[in-house]
Amino acid sequence: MSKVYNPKQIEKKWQTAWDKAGVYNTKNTSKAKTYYTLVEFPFPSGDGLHVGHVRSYAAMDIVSRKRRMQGYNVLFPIGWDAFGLPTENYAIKTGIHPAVVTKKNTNNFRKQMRALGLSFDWNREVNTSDPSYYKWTQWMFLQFLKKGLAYKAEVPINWCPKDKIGLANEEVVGGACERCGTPVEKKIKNQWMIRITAYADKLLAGLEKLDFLPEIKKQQEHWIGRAEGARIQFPIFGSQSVISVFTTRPETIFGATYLVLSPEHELIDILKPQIKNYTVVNDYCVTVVAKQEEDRVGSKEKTGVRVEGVEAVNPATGERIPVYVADYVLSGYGTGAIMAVPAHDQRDFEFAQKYSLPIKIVISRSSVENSKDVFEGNGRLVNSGNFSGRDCQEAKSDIIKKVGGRRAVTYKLRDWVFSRQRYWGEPIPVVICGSCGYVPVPEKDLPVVLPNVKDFKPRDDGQSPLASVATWVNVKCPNCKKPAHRETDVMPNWAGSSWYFLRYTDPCNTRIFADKKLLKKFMPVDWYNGGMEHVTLHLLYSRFWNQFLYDCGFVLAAEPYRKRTAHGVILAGGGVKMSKSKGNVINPDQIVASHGADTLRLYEMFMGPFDQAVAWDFSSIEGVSRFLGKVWRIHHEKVSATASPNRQLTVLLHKTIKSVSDDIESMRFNTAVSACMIFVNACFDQPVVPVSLWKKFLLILAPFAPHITEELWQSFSSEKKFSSIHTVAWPRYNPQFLITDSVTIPIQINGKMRDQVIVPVGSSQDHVFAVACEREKLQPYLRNASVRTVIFVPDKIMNIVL
RNA sequence: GCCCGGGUGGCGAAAUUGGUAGACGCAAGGGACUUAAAAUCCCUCGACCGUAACAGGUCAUGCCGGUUCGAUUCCGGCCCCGGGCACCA
Repeated sequence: MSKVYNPKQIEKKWQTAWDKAGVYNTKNTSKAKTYYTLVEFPFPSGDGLHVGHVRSYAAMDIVSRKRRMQGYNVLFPIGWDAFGLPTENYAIKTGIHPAVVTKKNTNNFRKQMRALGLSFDWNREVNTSDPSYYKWTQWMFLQFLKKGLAYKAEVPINWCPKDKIGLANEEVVGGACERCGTPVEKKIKNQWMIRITAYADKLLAGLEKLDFLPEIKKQQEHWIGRAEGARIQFPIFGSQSVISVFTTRPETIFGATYLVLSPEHELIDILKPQIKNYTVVNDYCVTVVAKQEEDRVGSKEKTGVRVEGVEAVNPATGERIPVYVADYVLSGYGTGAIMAVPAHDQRDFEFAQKYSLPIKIVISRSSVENSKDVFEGNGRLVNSGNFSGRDCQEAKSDIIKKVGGRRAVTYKLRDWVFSRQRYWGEPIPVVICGSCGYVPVPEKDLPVVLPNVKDFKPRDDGQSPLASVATWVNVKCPNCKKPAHRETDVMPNWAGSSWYFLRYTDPCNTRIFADKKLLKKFMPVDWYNGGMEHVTLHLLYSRFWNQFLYDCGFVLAAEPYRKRTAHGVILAGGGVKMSKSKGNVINPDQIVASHGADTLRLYEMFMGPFDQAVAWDFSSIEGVSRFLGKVWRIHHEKVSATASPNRQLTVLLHKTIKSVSDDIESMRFNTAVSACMIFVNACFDQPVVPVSLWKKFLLILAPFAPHITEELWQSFSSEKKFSSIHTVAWPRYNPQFLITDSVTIPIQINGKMRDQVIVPVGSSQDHVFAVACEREKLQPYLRNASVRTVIFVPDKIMNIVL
């Protein structure tokens, strides 16, 4: 055995040995308690694995390894979120088929992950672009269709003119395409939609019981955006039509001095004959609607025009009030129309000032504030007819009743645009028939396999390249057998990732997406870690998808994830984002080659708090590398079977076992590593280290540094049959060793630490005080002074107040 | 603008229900070993005052104030950085 730690000589060897022995394989039939640890499966990009992946994967690998050692039957799977635009764009550029690129990239990712010693069960690998997988994604789409949750609608979509693709709201960042940065345009398209809004309440309510980080819950709540208020109808004077508004402040209706319609509002066309300045209004609407998304966000100055010839009646006051169209009212939220209460809403106030509209105060301020501010708070009603004098919150219900409104709830969450006019995705399994309309592909005919094409470029008419594959497109209607054609839209890449955690439980099943027995055994996921960037999209979609399958009776748990945590991003040196264009991306392969996988893993755990952003620092890697070198040396130079037990070291070991055990559970990996370092430093100072202590230490280090600990562990074994350290029981600490018989108590004088005394554990205040009074160091303070009080916390601290 | 995080030595950071601020690691400086270097080992390492050297003292956890015997920790107000949402009625 080498005297010097050389990871290259050991890491490959043990990776192969673990594989051969199936150390990390999950057992479907085991009677042991199960534990399901999940990491977000990667999109297999050509760039390979990123050090950011390693942070999350290594952390959950540590948790998984600890659970295995604790006796659990652990499911820790991995796969590939393989559909998606980057691969398709690469295909367009190079002409290489996305499936070929995907194959190459997944091979690379797999190799990289194995080199890191991640304990995935490779028998359960899934790939969303594999027909045997997406068969079930398509099947689930048909279930949505069956339940009326998938539907087709003419919707204004966010259109990226460069990628020639419709984007979901979630894929638009600051008015630009999330992928290429091109400003998006609005385009009306016939799209498949999924009615996620039907689950808004369930998604919100379900959060309560889940062990998600508070900030994750907050973000989801915010995204769902539930708002309680009322719908109130304002009759149009001299017309049958009404304008329905949604408001969260119905109690301010006496102050509603005008109404505003969004530029897309349907009433503008309906009321056309009545509108005196229709051309002006219409022109305004057309310009605003055509304007790009980016112009509609931000605190831009509000614009609008009055709809002349149309007046609404305020149902509370009976007064006639003007109607405007304005760009500050959104068509997609509430009813697309508002009652404007300029005295008590900042936006309405700004608009009213600009267009000289009346501002009527209906809530009196409780305190004297700057009168220039719009008062958006609560208080006593004024100028509100019979309601004047009452508390606005208390009167709310009565006011809604009086004006004939009804309580209503509105969400910010929108339905999910599920169509993509692209190639590299799951074909939507629908046939369009001239006589039968949209006909689902019969389940027995699934999967609808993505045909092989040569030209991946989206067509200029905005259709998917699939539309050009005549032999694939033209089919008989499954219903009436007349000539028909296939839907050529494909699904967004959020589809396959919305249920992958279910497939892992039973990845090879051809009868159903997963057997119920296995779902029952493994689901829900016990601990899911991933990036904060997926908290509103993937995490919400997959919760919805699972809840839907639950309502259909296909899965047994409504919520897919019991616990969700998130890791901080890894930045390049200097705290800037890693990006290819800046050339500051760190490839894990290079660290594995120079320092070994164990060092890389340990470094990423040690570099800072797990949930916070941290900057890469090459020189700090040396620290953990040296630490492992010390472990190696102690093992070979100091560990001895004949060394007598050392009380001090034993106590420290048990302390270390406790802190490492606890720290893993709360993801304080950085302090776990530092606890290991403290123990190793202590061993290093000893002439000999008893083997019994050392073995226990190797066990707690094993999840962090699986290769070196395996190598050292095997040196104790004389058996021929390989028995991995990673299958040995997790050591327990003995609380007896954590109790010491004496304790150091800091003595403070007036709150400042002046001295320390060593006393037996449990010493009384009197005893500690007596000892303190003897101390020479304290004499200058205690002499010529009278003690006012003594604060004493047993075994902790004494503060003498003079 | 709103909602989350965060701000501690030269740097990454510890401090688990208010109780010794800076564990652990990096960098730096000094020394040992070496023909030399690397590697390794030992020592020093918040700032300032002080001392021949010890000792000792003062100030320090973004800023201002409060509660407390005692505050990095709790409360109020502000500044800065990161993330999310953004005219959501």
